[in-house]
Amino acid sequence: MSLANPSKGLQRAELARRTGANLETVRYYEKIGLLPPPPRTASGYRSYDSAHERRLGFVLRARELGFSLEEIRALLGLADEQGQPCAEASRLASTHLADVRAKIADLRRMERVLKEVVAQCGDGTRPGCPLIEALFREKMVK
Amino acid sequence: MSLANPSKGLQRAELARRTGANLETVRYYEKIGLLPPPPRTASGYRSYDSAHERRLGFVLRARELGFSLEEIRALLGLADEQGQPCAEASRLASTHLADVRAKIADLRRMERVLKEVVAQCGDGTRPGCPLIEALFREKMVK
DNA sequence: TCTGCGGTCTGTAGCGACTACAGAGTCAAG
DNA sequence: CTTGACTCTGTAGTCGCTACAGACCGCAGA
Repeated sequence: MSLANPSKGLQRAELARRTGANLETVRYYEKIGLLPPPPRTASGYRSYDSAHERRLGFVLRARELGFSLEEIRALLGLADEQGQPCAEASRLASTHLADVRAKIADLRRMERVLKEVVAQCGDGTRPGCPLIEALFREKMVK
Repeated sequence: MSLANPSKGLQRAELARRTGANLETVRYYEKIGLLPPPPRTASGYRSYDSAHERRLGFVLRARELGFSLEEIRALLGLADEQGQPCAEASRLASTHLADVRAKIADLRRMERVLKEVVAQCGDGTRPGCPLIEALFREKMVK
């Protein structure tokens, strides 16, 4: 088992372990161009350094905020630029924030209706199942 | 254009139009067994009746509540049963409600962090971009 | 030195829930 | 009889992974 070797670069599993990424995800991100292809050992093993670790960390943290991989690609592009990328980054984040809020609103509508039907099923005083009958009958949301 | 013909059954496009489903989705739901295969005309066209319309409506309304197709399949199974499916339906809905609430909680965490970084980018008093630097630096959520 | 076990490599298929297309057939109006 | 809109089938593409299969590689123990 070759563990952390600071002078010789990290193997894929070690990079995954350090960042918390799934092993296969590392390769996937390279394939779609989110991570640069690392140098290889003589026998073809990938050899990562701390710059890769930093970049992969960036991707994973952006993902935690719900950014799509295309948005993350754009953010990485901004991070690589000189100049003042803040306006564009802020625009990206604002758009994404609006998406997140829209999703929350959708889910809240679902939550409200589900809570109602569960409550109606709970009391069990009706003949049929209120949930099933409501699904046959009504538009549920909005 | 063959429109609504109550005696002869609905074509696929008319069923889609009435229920609001996408044309291809109708065929997809049949393929995966959510809708029963309708009878065909001599030339092979699907011919739907009001029972199909009712069932497709059920599926679409359940989908609006965020149920997965497997959950919807289970709900349809319960709807087809005799007996008292309400306990099981209520269990399904409660589980799904918990999922929805968990998603809302995730999204709210994202919303909170995004709001913060957008605000920091907005004032523009820092040298680098606060969003990009935060993504390189910190665990964003939780 | 041999053997075995774990790592790594590649390409590919599968997930869920559609959506879109190509290429062929059908039907009705003008 | 032609034209255009509909339908049919099967298949591929979407997103973001995840999980194989089958082949190498590298190191420790016997």
